[in-house]
Amino acid sequence: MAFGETNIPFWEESQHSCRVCTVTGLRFWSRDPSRTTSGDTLEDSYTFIGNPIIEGFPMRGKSLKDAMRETFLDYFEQRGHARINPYPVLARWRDDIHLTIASIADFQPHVTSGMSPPPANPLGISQPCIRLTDVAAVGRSGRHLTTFEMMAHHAFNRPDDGDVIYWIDQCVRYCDDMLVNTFGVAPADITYIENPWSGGGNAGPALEVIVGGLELATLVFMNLEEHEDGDIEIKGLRYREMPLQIIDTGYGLERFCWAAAGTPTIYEAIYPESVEWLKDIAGFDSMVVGLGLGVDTDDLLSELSQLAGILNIDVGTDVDSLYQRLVERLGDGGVEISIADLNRVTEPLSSIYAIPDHMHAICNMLGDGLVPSNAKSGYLARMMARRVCRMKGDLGINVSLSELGAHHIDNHLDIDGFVQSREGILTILTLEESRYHAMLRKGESAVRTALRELPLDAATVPDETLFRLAEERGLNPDMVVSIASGLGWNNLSVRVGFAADMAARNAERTKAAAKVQAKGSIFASDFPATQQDYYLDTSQTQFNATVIDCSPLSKSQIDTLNLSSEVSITPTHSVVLDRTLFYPEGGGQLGDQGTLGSASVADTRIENGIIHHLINSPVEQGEISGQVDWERRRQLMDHHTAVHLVGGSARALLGPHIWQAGSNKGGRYARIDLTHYSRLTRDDLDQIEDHANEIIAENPVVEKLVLQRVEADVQFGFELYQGGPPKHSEIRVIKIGDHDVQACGGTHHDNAGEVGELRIIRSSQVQDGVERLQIVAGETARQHARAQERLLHESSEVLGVSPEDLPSAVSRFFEEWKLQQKKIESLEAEIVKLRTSGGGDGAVEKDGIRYAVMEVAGDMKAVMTMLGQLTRDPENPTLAVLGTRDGGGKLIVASTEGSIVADKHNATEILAAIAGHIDGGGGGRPTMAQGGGSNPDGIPAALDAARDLLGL
RNA sequence: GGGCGCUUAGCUCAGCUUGGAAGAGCACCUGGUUUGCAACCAGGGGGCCGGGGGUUCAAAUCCCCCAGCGUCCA
Repeated sequence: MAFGETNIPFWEESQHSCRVCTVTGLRFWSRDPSRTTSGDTLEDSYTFIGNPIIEGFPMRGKSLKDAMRETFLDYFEQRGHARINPYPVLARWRDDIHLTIASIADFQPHVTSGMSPPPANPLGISQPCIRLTDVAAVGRSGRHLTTFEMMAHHAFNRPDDGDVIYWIDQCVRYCDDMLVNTFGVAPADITYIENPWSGGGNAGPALEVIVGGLELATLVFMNLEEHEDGDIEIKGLRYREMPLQIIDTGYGLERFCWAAAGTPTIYEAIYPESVEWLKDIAGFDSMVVGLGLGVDTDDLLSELSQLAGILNIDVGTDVDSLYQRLVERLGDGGVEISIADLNRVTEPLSSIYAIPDHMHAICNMLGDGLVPSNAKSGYLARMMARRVCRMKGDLGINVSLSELGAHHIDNHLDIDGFVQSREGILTILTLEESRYHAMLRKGESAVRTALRELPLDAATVPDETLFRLAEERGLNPDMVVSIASGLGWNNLSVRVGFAADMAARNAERTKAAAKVQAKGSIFASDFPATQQDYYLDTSQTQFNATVIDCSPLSKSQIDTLNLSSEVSITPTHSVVLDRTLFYPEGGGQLGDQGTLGSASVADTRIENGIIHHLINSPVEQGEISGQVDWERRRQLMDHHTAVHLVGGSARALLGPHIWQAGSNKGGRYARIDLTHYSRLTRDDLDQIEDHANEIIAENPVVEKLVLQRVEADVQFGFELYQGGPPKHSEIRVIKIGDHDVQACGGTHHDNAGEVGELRIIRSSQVQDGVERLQIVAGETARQHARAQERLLHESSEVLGVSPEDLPSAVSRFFEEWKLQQKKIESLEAEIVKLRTSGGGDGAVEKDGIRYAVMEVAGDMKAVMTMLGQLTRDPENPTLAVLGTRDGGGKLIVASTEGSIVADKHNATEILAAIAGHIDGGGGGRPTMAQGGGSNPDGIPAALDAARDLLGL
C-alpha cells in the first residue's frame, strides 16, 4: 500500500469504492458509482446554493453557528470525547506563530512532541482561528474567511505503550455517521479524497471530506516525523513513524452553516444582519437598480457564488482576465452582463461581505487583550482595521470603525467570553481609526512630493513611485490615484498588471531575505544538568559543591555573552558545578555574582540546563565553597517581586490588555514593558505606584508553585505566560495573593512586604503600543530618593535659592539668558553695521567696487551676519574677505551676486590662494567660498595675502 | 523575524541627489487696513535639522551605530 492510501474495513462495509479523479488524478472514495470527479475541482460547482444539504437548521447568523457547534460537540461528547474550552486566538503559548491557525495549534508543540499530556483524550473542541493568508480573497470568492471556527475531535495514541484510542477506521466512521445521521447529508453526496498531508516536520495520510462541491472537513492521521534515517519519502524529505500518533481533524463550522443555509455566499449564512445593514446604509440595492442591468440581482449573485471558485483571487492575480472568464461563464448560465457593470456590483459587494469577517477577526484579537501596534501581532490587528477603514471609505458609508465594532459585537459575539470589555474594544477601535486618518493625511503630502515632477495631465505614475509609496507609506496604487486626483492630477490610472508586478517584487524580496541564521549555543557543553538549589530557599547564600569542569573562555564567547553593564570584572573561565545557589540570568533577571573558592563570579548563565559560573581566575577540580553576593541578590529579588507587583497593578487599573512585553531586573533598577494603547501620564504612574505599595503594605504571601502544564493552564489560564511561551512540561508559578500570578523562573521574596517600597521613576514609549516603566524597589528606592534630594540641593545652592523656589528661579534665569543672548546678537549686528556702513577699517573703494578685507571677532554666525550686511546690497557691489580666529581660523570670501564683482573675481580661487596661511583648505561657489584651518594666528597673513592678490 | 522609508519652527512639511548663509504654509506677536464665514498688507519672534560616533577646512546634507515613528512582507 502506497503512503497516503487508506484501505480501511469501513469502506467495504459501507459500499464505498475507490476511483481516481478524472480532473485532479487523486484517489477518492464514494458511494456514488456514477461519480468520476472528486467533487473538489473546477468542474464541480456548488450544489447546495438554494438547496441546503444539511437539514434541520432554519436559523441564520450567530444562532446558526451556536446550534451547529453544539450539535457537533454534543455528538462527540456522547461518544467519549471531553469537551474542551476554546483557546485564545492569540497564540500566547507559542513563539513561532502569532495567531491560532488550527485547533491542533492549541496542543503544539508541547503535546504533539510528547512532552506534556493532552488536557483530555480523546477530546472535542471548536477553536476560533484566524488565517490572514487569503485575506485578499475574502468577500470576493464567496467562501473565504480570515476568521473561522475549526471544530475538531482529537485523539493522541501511543501504540508502543498499548495506548490506542482510535485510528483511521474509527475516525472515518465517526465522521460519516455524524454527517449522515446527525446532519442528514445524503450518503451518496459524500466523497473522501486521499490527499496526504505534510508540513512542519510531521506528515501522515489525510482525507478531505467533500459534500456538494464544498470541502467540509479534513481528517489528518499524523503518524510520521521528519528523520534522516526514515524509510518513507514524501516531497523529497525522509520520514519515520513516531511514537505519538495523532488524530487531527478539522471541520469548518462556517461551511457547515453555509451548507445548511444554502445562501448565495457563506457571508449571508453567518453574518446576515451585518450584510443587510451594510447594504442598507451603503444604498447598495438602489445602486444596482440604477445600473439597469436587466437581470435579477439575486439570480446574478447566486450564479456568481456558484462560479466564485474560479474567482480564486490571490495577491497578484490577473483580475481582469478572471473577470473576463467570469462574464463568459455567467453568459453560459443565461446572465448577460458587461465586465464594467459586473465590477460595479462585485466591488462594493465584496466590501460588504469582507467587513463583517474582518470585524470578527479584529474583535476576537482585541477581545483577547491585543493592543494594536506597528510591529508583530499588534500590526495584524492594525492591518485588518485599516482594510475595514478603506473598504468603508470606498463604500461611502458614514459609520465609524467603533460603530461597526459595536454592531458586530452585539450581533455576532458573546463578549463575556473575552478578557477585554466591549468598551475597551471600542476605545481601541476609535484610536485606530484616527491613526488611519493620520496616515492618509501624511499620505497626501507624500503623494504631492512624489508626484511633484509629474505633469498634471500625465496618464500613468512611474512604477518606481508607486512601489515606493506602497511600501513606505502603505498607500496602494488605487489610493495614490484617488489622492492625486484630489490634488489636480485628473488623468491618472494604474497600469494593467501593476498589481502582479508588485506581488512578484515582494515575493522576490521575501525570498532574498529568507536566509535565517540559527542562534548557536555559546558553551556547547555536554555535562549533566546542574541541580538548582536556589529554588529551595532563596535566602541561602553559602554552599559547597563539586567542580565538574573549568574551561577558559574564548574572546568570541565573551563577545557573544553580551555582558551587562552591571558586570564590572571581565571573566576568563567558565565553571560547571554539580549543584549551585547561583541564579543564572533568565526571565529578565540578571545572573548572580559572588565568589567561588578564591575566584570572583562575574555573572551566571544557563544553557540546556547546565549552569555556567563566569569567573576571573581558574579553580581546581574537586570540592569548592561558593558564596552568593547577598546584597545584590536581595536587590534583584526586590526588583523582581516589584516588577510582578507593578504588572499586576497596571492590569488592575488600566485593563486586561495590559500584558508584559518584556522585562529586565538588574541590581541598579528594573524595568517592565507593558502593552497599552496610549501614553501613560505621571498621574497614571502615581496610581499604579500607590496600588503596588498598598499590596506591599498588605504583605501577602508570595506562593511558589510547581505544576504540570495542563494543570497550570486550567487553574490560571494564559495570563500565566506574560514572560513568554513556556519551555517545559513543569511550570513554576509565582502567585502574589490574588494580585498577580505568572509563570516565572526567577527568585522572589516569600512575602510581598519584604520589598519595602517601590517607585516608578519614569516611563517611556519603546514601540507603538508598548510603554516601558523604570522601577526602583527596596534599597535602590531609598538611594533614588537620596540622589534626587542631592540634585535638588546642589542645584538650588548654585542659584542661591531654596529647593522649593528652584523651578521658578530656573525658568527666570533661562528666560534672562535667552534675552541676553538676543541682545548680544543684536549688538554684534550693530557693530557690524557700524564697521561696514562707513567703509570701516578694512574697506577700500576701487573701480566701482568696494573691497572689505578684515578680521572679525566672533563666531561663524556673527561673521555670516556681517557678510550679509556687506554683500547683499546690489547697489553697492562688494567683495568681502573676512577672517576670524574662531575654531582654528575661518575664512570667507564672497561677492555681491549678479553684480560686476561676480564677473571680475572668483571667490573660490581667492580662498584657495590664501587658505594656506591657516594650514587649511576650503571651497564653495564663485560668489561664496569658505574655509577653515588649524592655525588661527595665520589670519592676518591670509588677509594680507588677499590684499596683495587684489592689488589693494 | 526580515525589508524599505521617515525624524528639520508650536503644527503640516520642503531642503539631502551634487556638503558651503536654516526654508515654506498654517499658527503666534506688532502695526496698518478691515470687521460676512479659512479676511488682507507690512514687519517680527520662534530651530541641539532624533541621539552618538566618523569622513571633511566645512555636515541638516555623505558613512557607521542606536533609538523612536511609519509601512510592507512572514
